[in-house]
Amino acid sequence: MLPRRPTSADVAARAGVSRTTVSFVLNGRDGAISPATRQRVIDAASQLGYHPHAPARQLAGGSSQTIGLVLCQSPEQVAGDALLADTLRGMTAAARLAGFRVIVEAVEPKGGRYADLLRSGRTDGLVVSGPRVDDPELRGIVSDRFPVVLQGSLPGLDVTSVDVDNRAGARGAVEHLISLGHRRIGCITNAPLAYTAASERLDGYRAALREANIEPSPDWIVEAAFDAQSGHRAMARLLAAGEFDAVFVASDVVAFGAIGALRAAGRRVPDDISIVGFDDIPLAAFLDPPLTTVRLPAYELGHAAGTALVDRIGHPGPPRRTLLATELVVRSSTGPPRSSTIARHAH
Amino acid sequence: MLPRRPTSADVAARAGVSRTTVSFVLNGRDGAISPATRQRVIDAASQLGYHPHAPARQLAGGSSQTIGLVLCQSPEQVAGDALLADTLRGMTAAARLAGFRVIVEAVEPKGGRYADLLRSGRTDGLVVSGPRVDDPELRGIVSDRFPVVLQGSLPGLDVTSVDVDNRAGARGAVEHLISLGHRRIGCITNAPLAYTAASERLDGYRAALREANIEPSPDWIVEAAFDAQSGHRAMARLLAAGEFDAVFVASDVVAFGAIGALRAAGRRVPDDISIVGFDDIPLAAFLDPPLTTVRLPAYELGHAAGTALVDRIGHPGPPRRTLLATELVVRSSTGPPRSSTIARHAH
DNA sequence: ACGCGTTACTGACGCGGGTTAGTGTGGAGG
DNA sequence: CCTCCACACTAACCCGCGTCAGTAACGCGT
Repeated sequence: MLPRRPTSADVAARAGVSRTTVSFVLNGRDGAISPATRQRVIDAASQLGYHPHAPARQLAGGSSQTIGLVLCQSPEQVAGDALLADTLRGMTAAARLAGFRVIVEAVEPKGGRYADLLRSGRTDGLVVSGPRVDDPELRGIVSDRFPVVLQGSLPGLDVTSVDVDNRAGARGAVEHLISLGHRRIGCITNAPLAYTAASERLDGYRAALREANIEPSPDWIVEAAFDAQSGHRAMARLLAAGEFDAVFVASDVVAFGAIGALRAAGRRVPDDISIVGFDDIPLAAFLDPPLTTVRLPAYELGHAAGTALVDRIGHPGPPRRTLLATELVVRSSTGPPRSSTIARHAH
Repeated sequence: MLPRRPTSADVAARAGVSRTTVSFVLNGRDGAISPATRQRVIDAASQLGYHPHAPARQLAGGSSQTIGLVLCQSPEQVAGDALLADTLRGMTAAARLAGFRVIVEAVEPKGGRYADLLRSGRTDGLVVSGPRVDDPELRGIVSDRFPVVLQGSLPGLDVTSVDVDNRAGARGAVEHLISLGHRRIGCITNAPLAYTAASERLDGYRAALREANIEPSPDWIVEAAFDAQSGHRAMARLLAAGEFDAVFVASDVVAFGAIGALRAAGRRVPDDISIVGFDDIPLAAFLDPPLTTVRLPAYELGHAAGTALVDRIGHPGPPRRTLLATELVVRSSTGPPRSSTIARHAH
């Protein structure tokens, strides 16, 4: 049998001091400890391979040095979320800076329980990603003043949140299409409109058209849902609804499917129709044609959420809302409309 | 100020019993508790909104009910890992079945520290994903008998591991090419060969060729590294090395880049050259052409790793090695070689 | 009336470490 | 020589909960 893990008492015995002294040395309260003693303690600890017992420390000290990431996403969403890995990386990096770890909890969008993470003291705070408006748990923990950061946004709930500026991003994408000369511009959403990100992006699309005095008919807008399959179907419906110069697809993954549908219908991108995506997933640049899209700073998003949460745990304060900027990445899936191409050739 | 969180003593007082009784009721040791008392305790707990303090429970009981997932991956790898989300989902699901949570720790491949998660008692076990052969931490925690499950495999280390059968999967993919009539079959690896998954897949490729009495020249094999960009470069090198009927690309993401290079060189897939990928990422079916690939059961992999670890925490035993089967998914990026097509036309 | 289980509960200790209120010692100042 | 204080350290309590070893009350057989 292995010797049981060493405790601070073992270190104390070995160094010939009290447990209190060990605690002082190892936690930097060295003010009153002589250098010689301090060194003895440090040596003893390292010889024994001493690691403080996190739960005991938490019990005594109160903080778990852990934050939770709650993913309120259905399986299809998670699988399709090409940026989750990056967001997670950003969040763990931010957490580590403050000495925190990250617990990940994937819950079903409805009825998933996660508040226990907080109430049981396993985590000091939570980043909640993509909750529904009617999330029952969220209101409870917010009104109990637990530190929570929303990744995404939820109208009508006054919580600290971090999100990307979906509206401005979408608007920029559509303005790009308009500036190329397109007028009949369709829109395929990234998700049902109950998801705020989806409705915000749609909003940006509408704003850009309005500004250009273009009135979109209702059948210019089709809802898709997360995966390429749904994008394929959505584009098929759009094609059935009429002719388009361009389509703004509010998700690269969905755009993959949409472009597949165009290919199947014999339309060429961008010669016959221009496509702008959203997210800039790693493969967007390698699609045929390379996809013009709106870059969503996934790592930064995770990092910002983690930082905001850790910050909030340290010094509670009023809710703050952070919006990260997106960036339009122009590749080859957008170009001038066919008519203007012809005009240019005729010229 | 909010009232502080209720403790089991508060519940005991409210129910008019001792703390011990509360503990017995709430932990199912009801054998000696009368139904009336038991109900009083349960009511009191729910009225107070009592949640046991996890760290205190762990300190008393010994188990953290938490497992760790350690990702030994560089940023590019993580970003490119389209299946990570699914694997993570599988692992958290497996953990939840046993009442465990999951802490995720992303560490740099070299020098990243994660053993502290175990030594500090924050987790009861670790799933280590993709460590290097020379990982310094791993040997330590293994020889200290901590419960560890390797996701992937590491020759020469006797640890419980869960992996996909890379060799058989690659072999099946190449056999598929051979059965179509291809002979000159190149290979682009998914990663440097220091990664066992990469060398195993290469092994499978070699085995299939050997069985068909094909001797690959060294310049049929080119190393890539995780992302599409590297696949693009690798394919360019392959094209410079000679003509090929087909190429086995040991990663779908890399294959995306490789196909891009073929397109740039004016070769058509599968008419001029067939391509088989590996992983079956969600977008593989939506590539142009839809990619024939080897399905890697990501969710199941995570689930198996989680289950194996939890199992091992419960009842330690000798290391076990689990290999999950892959499945060849034939789509449209593979077809008969040009010569045979011509032959068929001539016929 | 007494012993002897059961039944239904409780007292007290321990998990490992943070922390507060001390304790003893030596040296400087008066 | 005594006082006083900074110095270097320690005893003891606390965090919240699990759990073992009781204990009191009660019923039953003789």
